Amino acid sequence: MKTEAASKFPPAGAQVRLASLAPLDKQEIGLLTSAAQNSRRLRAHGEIVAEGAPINASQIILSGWACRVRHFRDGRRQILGFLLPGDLIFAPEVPWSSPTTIAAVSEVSVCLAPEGQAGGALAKAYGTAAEIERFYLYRQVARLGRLNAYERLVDWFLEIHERSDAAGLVSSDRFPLPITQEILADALGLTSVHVNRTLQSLRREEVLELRGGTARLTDREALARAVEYRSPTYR
Amino acid sequence: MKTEAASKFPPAGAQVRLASLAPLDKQEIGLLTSAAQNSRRLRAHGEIVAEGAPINASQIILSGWACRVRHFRDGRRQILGFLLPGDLIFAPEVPWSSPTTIAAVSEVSVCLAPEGQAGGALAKAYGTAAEIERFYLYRQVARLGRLNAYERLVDWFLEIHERSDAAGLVSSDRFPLPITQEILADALGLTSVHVNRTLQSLRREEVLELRGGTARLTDREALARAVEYRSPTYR
DNA sequence: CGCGTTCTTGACTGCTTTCAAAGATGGTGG
DNA sequence: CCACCATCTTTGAAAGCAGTCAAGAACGCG
Repeated sequence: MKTEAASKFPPAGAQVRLASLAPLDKQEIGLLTSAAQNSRRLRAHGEIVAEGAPINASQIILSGWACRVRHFRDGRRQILGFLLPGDLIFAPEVPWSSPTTIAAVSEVSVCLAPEGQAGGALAKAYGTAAEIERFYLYRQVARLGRLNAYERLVDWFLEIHERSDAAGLVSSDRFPLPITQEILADALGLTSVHVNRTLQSLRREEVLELRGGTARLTDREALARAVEYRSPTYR
Repeated sequence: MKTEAASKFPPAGAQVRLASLAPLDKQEIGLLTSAAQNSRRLRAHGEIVAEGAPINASQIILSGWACRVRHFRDGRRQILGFLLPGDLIFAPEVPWSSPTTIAAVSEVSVCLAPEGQAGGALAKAYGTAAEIERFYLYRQVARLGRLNAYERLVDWFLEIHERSDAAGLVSSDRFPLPITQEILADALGLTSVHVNRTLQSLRREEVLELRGGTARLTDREALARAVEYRSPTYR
């Protein structure tokens, strides 16, 4: 409910990301900026959308990381995907309830997504964002189904680098990683113990630098080749 | 390119499924029927959409099974999801190319999806189908990430029963299963050997009947409880 | 009836999990 | 400034689920 979010906007975050998807005009940027004035802040672990709750309006992640997650009775849980600044929680076109819980992973601020008028750049940015989200969801399936622990980590880091970059969060090749190894494990279908061991081997091989919540990939080219990483096609 | 598909329509298949999603009127059913007149037939393994190819128009699976699949250079492949009769291949709202290959699993016939006019039941059926597809995609992630082989099979069979039922393909509790164990393995992130062994234990426990490409689940209630199976919420 | 594909089976390997406990780390209050 | 606590990371040993390799049986089709 505060204005703080707006001041955090440029040069990193949601606006950078959305502007990268379509050439927004001044008015559209104004809409985004004023929507951000009225943001909601959640602490880590806070619930943004409950499973089964109706979603009447689209929302934008302004800062922080959120995730879609499914919980099992026995305590297992699977993170279906992460939401980074500039990502949207889309309201469905037909009345529908959220198929999953959406929760804050780090401290998060969100706001309502201003309506883009049909044919406008904002609407185009939203549409493109939706396609990209689907692309990453397919990637997540392939990751879990066919890659081993080592490859999953590499593939995931490449994706996160790419997405952080789109949000202007990468600086001198480093990007923030506001999650614990346990959360990463829940996203990659592994145990935190095994994530820990695999991260260590990545560091030992000097493929990854990781300290104090900041990450850096040493040689993305080589890694991308190793796991056949593909970027979503923009066109 | 033939009319045969139309004759295969009622009472099973695409039309049944779409009509289950919204109360289609006579005219809309007419549109579907005539669209089906002009269908394309593919043999098993035929490519319906190539990865990276533009998708200019939506298509409907009329009969048979298709799948979204990603191939790796080393021969591994992951099936991201199956497309059953009545499922759609959606053209994106913004110009975009297909993020994955879509291939026929069994012999398949597809046709162009007639445009539903905004606000009409057909458009609503499409929108609902899109939401349901997303729901199943999330399910697939959770399945691969957090269920063991036994649970994956059970969860998958429950989904396929549900979807076959929506297409009117279930009769006296039995439904067709036009795929090999190897394809199932590629969908569930397992090896065909392990799928085979797990199927055997399902049969041994009399949870599943499976012969001649037809399946039957003995006690869906109990199975659904065991894997916390949830249906997409229709509302 | 013959051949290619699919299904089964066995033995062995190994990646990942499980269980437990010992270090770090960071924030908080005295 | 430091003790203290909760959270997170790291390590070790042992067990288990799923993969690999190889070969034989069964099935379906022409």
